[in-house]
Amino acid sequence: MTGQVRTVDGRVAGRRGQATRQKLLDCLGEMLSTSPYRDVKVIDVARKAGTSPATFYQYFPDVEGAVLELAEEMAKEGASLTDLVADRSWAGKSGATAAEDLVEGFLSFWRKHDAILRVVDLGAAEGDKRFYKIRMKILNSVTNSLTDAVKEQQAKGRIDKDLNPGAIAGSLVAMLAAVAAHQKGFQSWGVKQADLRPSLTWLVHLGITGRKPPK
Amino acid sequence: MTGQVRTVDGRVAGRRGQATRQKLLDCLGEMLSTSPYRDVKVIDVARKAGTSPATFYQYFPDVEGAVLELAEEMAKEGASLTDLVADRSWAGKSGATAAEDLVEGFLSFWRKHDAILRVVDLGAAEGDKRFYKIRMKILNSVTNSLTDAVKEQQAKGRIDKDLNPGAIAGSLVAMLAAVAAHQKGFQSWGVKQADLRPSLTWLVHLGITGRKPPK
DNA sequence: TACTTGTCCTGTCATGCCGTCAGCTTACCG
DNA sequence: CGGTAAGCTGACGGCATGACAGGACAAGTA
Repeated sequence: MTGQVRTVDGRVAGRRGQATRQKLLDCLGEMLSTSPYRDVKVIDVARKAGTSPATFYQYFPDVEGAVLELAEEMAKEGASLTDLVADRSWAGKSGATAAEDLVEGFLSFWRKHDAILRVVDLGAAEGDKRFYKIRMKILNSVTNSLTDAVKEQQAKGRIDKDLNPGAIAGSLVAMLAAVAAHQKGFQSWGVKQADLRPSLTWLVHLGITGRKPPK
Repeated sequence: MTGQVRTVDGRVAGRRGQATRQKLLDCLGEMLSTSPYRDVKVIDVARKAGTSPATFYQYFPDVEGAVLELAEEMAKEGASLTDLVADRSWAGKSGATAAEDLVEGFLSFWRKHDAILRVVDLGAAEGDKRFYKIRMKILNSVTNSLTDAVKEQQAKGRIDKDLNPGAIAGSLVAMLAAVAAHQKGFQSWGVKQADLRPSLTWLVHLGITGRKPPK
């Protein structure tokens, strides 16, 4: 699918080339988590990687292009989020642990990749389809699984059939993403990390099953 | 409180000055909604306002500073969001309309100010306290009211007392904000605007009261 | 070892934006 | 009408951008 890694001018990158390319990506990732997105400059990334700006432009059209690459890498790892929800039972006690695992997995994934996810979120909100696609790629599997779960509950009559399962699942996932993005913010609000998880778990369980989780 | 509007070098701005200042802000707001945040340049804003970059720097330290100003304006208007939740009953039918009004008000506010709110969200997520403060200012009143509502329901035994009311309220507000920010995105997911509102309403009501809204 | 080939990196340059200053114009006031 | 402060801009050094040509390097070949 991806085939070979290519430079901007069309040459195939060899071993050495891929190494510097990766180094540039790593440094970019580091920069993103230490300075505001708007202030990340090509020259800084290049300096940090011990190379020159010209080299950067050999592998990426611009900063945005490189971020997309980073995001793509992350999206691959994000596929593992599927495991958090696929083939899970939402009945009784196992439903409670399903909600717990989902919340925990989500929060830690976001914590790990917060810098890039911020930028992806911004790009998506600004209407950039490429960023939106990546955001989808990460959230889709989770959302789809949750959508199925909601449908099941609707079949059992626990959730109003007029409600759109995709809308509910999507909203819950958006909530998880948003809370994860502002984890630090909640702290300055006087809400501790430890308080956040059970509340989210409760809300997710409630939203999917229409019922409070068993104690 | 604000006293007079001042230029960067300390002079008080007169009528004419305030006019150009405002014009710059308006043009900035327009730019933000048409181009990516990263690409908004001082020179473009100035050109659009029919003035020179130097003039821009007379009133604002940089683009970020001007955005903060815009956000501050918006935050004032956002205070009206309080009315959506203050002194509302969450019992029975009136609870259902309370949830409805909250969702509707939130979505339309976000739709109106989406460009600036995107940037505020980014700044807050990046850890900038000034942006975080503004985000708080907008969301705080709503969150606090919701927190009180949750506490009431806890007193009635409908919600587990171990759960932190602030965490629940904050998560719900974060959900509203996130969904609002990605309203367009949901469409390309196959979820229509019309489906979104009832689902959000349902989730909010469920989260606040622990019960499904009456039909 | 010398030569060849293709990959990889950088020095350099034109361009354009940033952020600042001195200095000019405009408005207000006694 | 002259003084004073507000308001604006041209111009400038500095830096990031993005393009190119050419040098450095590794690997294969004779």
